[in-house]
Amino acid sequence: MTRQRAAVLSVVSRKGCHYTAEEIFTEAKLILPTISRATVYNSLHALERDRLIRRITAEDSSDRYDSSYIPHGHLYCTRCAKITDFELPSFTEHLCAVADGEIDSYELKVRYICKECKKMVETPKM
Amino acid sequence: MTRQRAAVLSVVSRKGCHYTAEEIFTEAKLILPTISRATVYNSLHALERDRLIRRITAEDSSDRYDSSYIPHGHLYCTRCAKITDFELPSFTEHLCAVADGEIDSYELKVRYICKECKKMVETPKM
DNA sequence: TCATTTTTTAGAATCAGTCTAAAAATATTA
DNA sequence: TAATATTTTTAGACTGATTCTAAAAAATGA
Repeated sequence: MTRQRAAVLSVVSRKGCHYTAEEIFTEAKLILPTISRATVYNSLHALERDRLIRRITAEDSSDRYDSSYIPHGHLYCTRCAKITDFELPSFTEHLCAVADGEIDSYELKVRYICKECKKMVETPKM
Repeated sequence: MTRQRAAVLSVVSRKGCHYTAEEIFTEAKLILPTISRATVYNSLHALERDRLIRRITAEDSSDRYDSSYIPHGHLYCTRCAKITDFELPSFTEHLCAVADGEIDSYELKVRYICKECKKMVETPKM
């Protein structure tokens, strides 16, 4: 665990955040001004390999990172792009039976329209 | 629904396949030799917008497409990269409560090592 | 038909992510 | 500690998936 990796981990670990690699790079530079983009990518891969963070994919272009590798769900608002974590009922056993193999981890992706966006879309006068 | 979109849809609809855009382009050219890459991307976006196909993201670089928009699970083997569909127990109601918003669709991504790969990895003599 | 709109095409452009090779840091061994 | 080996970092070039652009073609509709 180098200083660079620690910096990257500290950024990703911020509560409730799901940053892109570019955002992590920007934030990490505030901690270690000389850190390079390649090191951010290297660190993200190493941290993911070591199960300290998890890569997730939103519907847009770039990958994002989550501070927890523990299986959980993500709500993706299709209007404002906000990502929210939520706890999953544990169905590891059920999945093991379905998968007929060794489960590493899982994630439930839910596309939805969040409460705020739904409110905005509602047009009571029409 | 143009000829091009129909061709793209027919390729994506092949049973059990989870093609990349490039693979879809290759296959679509066998049906309509003059079809262009941009049209394949346009068509994929239009078909996804109209809920006829679903975009999924494996762990590797490029997006893939699934012939069904109906919520279901995907098993991603981390060794051989094979993707397998599986049915999900319906928890739409539970999700609606959790999400506090309007659910569009959902997908359960499971990272695992499939039976065949696990067999290969096992080294009984050690 | 004529005008309007949508779609397609080919190729250029973009952008996220990877690769490279040299420099720096770290670990190892004598 | 000095010498050596290994790992990591850095900057920038490179790659490859996807998007953009502008002109041509096709579809729509008055």
